[in-house]
Amino acid sequence: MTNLYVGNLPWSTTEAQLRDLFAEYGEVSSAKIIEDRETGRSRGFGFVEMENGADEAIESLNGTDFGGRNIKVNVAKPKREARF
DNA sequence: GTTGAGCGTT
Repeated sequence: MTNLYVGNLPWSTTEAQLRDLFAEYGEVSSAKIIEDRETGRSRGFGFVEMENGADEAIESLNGTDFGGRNIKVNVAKPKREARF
């Protein structure tokens, strides 16, 4: 399983769109759109967990037009756990 | 009725 970071997304992008977008290159385990915790508004980026084909998805989707924006796809860093 | 670099609060 590979965690993917997806940035430069339109503010109207949903998790279903991300999952469907990456599902054509591999098996998407989960997709999540990150939004501001305080305001609740979309931050414009998200994360996608893929079982396989993550590299193809990166090579194919990184820098491509999505919803009118050039999205950025890369391997995500480890998510930080709960703050002390 | 907003904003634009970038890495997520189960």
